[in-house]
Amino acid sequence: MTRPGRPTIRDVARAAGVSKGLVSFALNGRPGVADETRERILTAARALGWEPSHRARALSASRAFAVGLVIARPPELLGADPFFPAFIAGVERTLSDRGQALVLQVVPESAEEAGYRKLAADGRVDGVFLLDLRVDDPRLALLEQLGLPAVTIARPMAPTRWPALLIDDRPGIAAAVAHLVELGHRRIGHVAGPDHFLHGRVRRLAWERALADAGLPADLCVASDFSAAGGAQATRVLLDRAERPTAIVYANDLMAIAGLAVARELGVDVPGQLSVTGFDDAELAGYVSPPLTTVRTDPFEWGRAAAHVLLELIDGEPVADVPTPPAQLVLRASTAPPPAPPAKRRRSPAPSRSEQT
Amino acid sequence: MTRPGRPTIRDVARAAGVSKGLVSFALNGRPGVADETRERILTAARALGWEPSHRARALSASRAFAVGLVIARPPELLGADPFFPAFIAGVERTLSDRGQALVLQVVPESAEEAGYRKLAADGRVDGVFLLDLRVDDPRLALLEQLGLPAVTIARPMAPTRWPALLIDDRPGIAAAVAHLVELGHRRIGHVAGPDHFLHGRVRRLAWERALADAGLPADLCVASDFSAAGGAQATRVLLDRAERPTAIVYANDLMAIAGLAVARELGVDVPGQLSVTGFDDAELAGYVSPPLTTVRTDPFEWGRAAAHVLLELIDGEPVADVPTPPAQLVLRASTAPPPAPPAKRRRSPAPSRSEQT
DNA sequence: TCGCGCTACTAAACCGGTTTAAGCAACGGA
DNA sequence: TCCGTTGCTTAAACCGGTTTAGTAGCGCGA
Repeated sequence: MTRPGRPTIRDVARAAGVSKGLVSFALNGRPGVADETRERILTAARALGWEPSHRARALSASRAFAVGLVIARPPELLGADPFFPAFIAGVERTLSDRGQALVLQVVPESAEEAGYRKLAADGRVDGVFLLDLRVDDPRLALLEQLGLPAVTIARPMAPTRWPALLIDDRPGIAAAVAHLVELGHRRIGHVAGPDHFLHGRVRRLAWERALADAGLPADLCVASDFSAAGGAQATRVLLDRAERPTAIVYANDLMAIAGLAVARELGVDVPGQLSVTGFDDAELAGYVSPPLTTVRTDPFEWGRAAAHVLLELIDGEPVADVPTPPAQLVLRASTAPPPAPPAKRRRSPAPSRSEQT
Repeated sequence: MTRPGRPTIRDVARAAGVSKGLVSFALNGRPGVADETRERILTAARALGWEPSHRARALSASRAFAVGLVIARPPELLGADPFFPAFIAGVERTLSDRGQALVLQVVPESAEEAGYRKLAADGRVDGVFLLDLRVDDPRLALLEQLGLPAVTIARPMAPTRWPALLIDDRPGIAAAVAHLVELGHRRIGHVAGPDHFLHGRVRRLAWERALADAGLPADLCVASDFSAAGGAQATRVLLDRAERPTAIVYANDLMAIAGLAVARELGVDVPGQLSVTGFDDAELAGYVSPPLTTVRTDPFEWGRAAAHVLLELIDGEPVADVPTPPAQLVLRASTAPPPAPPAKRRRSPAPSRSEQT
C-alpha cells in the first residue's frame, strides 16, 4: 500500500501518530511540542526521507524563496565580460546556504522592463538585483511601482528606497592615473564606456578628476562601448591624433586588450611608446603581451554581499548601504615611463609642452 | 471593501457571477463554457488585471515550470569562457516564450552532485541541462535515479535515456589541422583540455586523427586545463622542446590567446615562425595580435535547441537527439606557412610532400 | 410520461505545506 | 468543589489555482 512519489507531511504525521499541524510545528522548531513527541516526529520524518515541498511552502507563505537577476546585454558582450559569472557565483554562495534560488533572465535590451514585470507578476522571485545602472535609470521607478525589493549594484544618482552596494570605481582609476603621472606621463588618454551607464560615466569623470588633480588637461577621451571592437576602434582614433597620448586608461580590460593589438599593428610599442591600463583584472589580463596593468575588482565578493543585503531586505530587516573594499591597482608590464624623457621635471605648470619631441 | 493585493481567480469569479472552476475552464480555453459566459469571464479578468499565480499553479500541477542549470566551474574560469553566457542567452530565448524560467546554480565542484539533488528534492525545476560532460560521467546515473529529465550537451560515451544535443567538435579541429597541413606544416602540436572532459578528449582525439589522416605523427601534445595560465604554461613546454612545433592547435581560444603572448615573449613570431589556432571564436579572438584563426561555435543556438528539447521531454513528447550544424573554421592572421621549407629527414615514406614549397 | 443524453454550470476535493482556533487534560489556588 | 491557567494536541481554514463529481435544465425519442 505504499504510494509512489515523495512522502508528504501527512505521511510523516501518520507514521508518528500525530496531526499534520503538529508535525509542522515540530519541524520548524516551534515551542509547544512535548520533547518526546518532537523526537518521535523527527525520527519518522528522517526514516521516511521527508523533505518539505518547496512549492507548497511557497504558496502558503506567499514567498518565492528565490531572487532574480535580469540581464539585458547583447550575448557576445556578455560572454566577454568576466563580471557576470563571478558576480553570480558570489550570489550563489550566499543563496545556497539559505535554501534560496537564483532565477536568471537574459533578455534583449528592448524587453528589459517586461522582464522585471514578468518576474514580479509571476511571483517567481521575492527581490531582484539591479545591475548595469544607467544615469536616470527608469528601472528604479518601475521596481518601486511593482513593489519588488531590490538592491542596486553601485549607488544610483537619484536617491532611492533601495539599499545600494557601494562600489566606487574612482580610487582605482585615480590610482591608475597617479601611477602614470608618476612615471612621467603628461598626455594620458581615456577610452570610456557608454556615458549613459553609470560605471562608464563614473570612470570617465574619475579620469578627468585625476588629471585635473595632476594639473593636466583631460582632452584625450573617446567614448566607446566596453566591447573589443569598440576598444580597437577607439584606440585607432586616439593613436591617429596629431598629438598622440603616451598613455591610455581604458574603462575595462576587454577594450584595453583590443587596444594592445591595435597598438602593435600600428607599430606602437607598449609600453615603450605607449602605456596602457585596464579595469577589471580579467583572467586574460595577466596573460597577454605585455601583461596588463589594471585595476582589480572583486565581483564575487560583491555578489555575496549584494545577496546578503537583498535577503535581509526581503525579510523586512532594516538595511543600509553596504560598503565594499576599494579596488587595487595591479602593476604589470604594460606601463612604463613615456618615450622621451619629460622635458621639464614634472609639476611645473609648464607651457613648454612643445619641447617634448 | 477592496482588499489589497493581487486579484485571485476568486475575485474574477465573483465579478463575473460564476464559480471558481468555471473561470479556470474559461481561462484555459476548455470546452463546455457558453460563449457568452466565457466572454463575460474574460472581460472581468481583464478588467481586474488578473494574472494567474505561478505558485498556485505550480503546487496544483506538481510542476515547477522552470528548468535548471548547475555549473561547477571555478568562477575565474567561468568568467573567461564565452560559452556560458551565450548558451544561457539561447536557453532564455526559448524559455521566455513559454512562461518557463531558468534556475541557475553555481557550485564548487565538490558540491555538484548535491546541487542536482537539491534542485530535484525542492522540486524547483522540471528538468536540467547537463553541461561539461565528463568521461563516464556519474551525473547521468544520478539523474536517472532522481528521475529528473535532462538533456545532455554533446553525446555522452555511454548511452543514456536522455536526449543529447549532437555537438561534434571533430570537423572543426579537422578543418584547422587540414588548413595547417595545406599551408605546409608538418609539426603540429596540440594544447589540450583536461582529458576527463568529453570536449577535451574529443578535440584531442580529433587532432590525432587528423594528423594520422595526413600521415603525420601526433607526438606534440600537452594536456592543460582550458585556462589562460594553463595555456601559457603548456605553450612554454611545447616551445621548449628541441624540435619545436611550427603550429599549435589549441583546444580553446583562451589558451590560444595566452599562447600568443608566450610566443611573443620568447621572441617566436606568430605566424612567421609559429602558427596558432584556437577554438570558440571568442569576442576577443579577432582583436588580438595577430587576429586568431579559430573554430567558430554557436553556443547561443545550442542553448535554444537544448531548451527546446528539454521542454518537449518534460511534456512527455517523444524526443530524439538533436543535430547541430558543424562548426566553421574562421581564417585570420595567426596562421601562415611554416618558416623554413620543411626539412625532409623525418621518416619520409611521403617524398612528394617536400615539393610543396 | 418517462427516461436518456447533452450542455452549462456548481460544489468540493486536491496539491502540501502553515497557521489559527479550539479542545482536552492536569494542575495550582481560593 | 470549582475556576482559571498552562501545556500539549487536533481540527480546520488558508494560500490560489486545477480537476473531478455531481446537478440542473433542456430537447428528444419512445
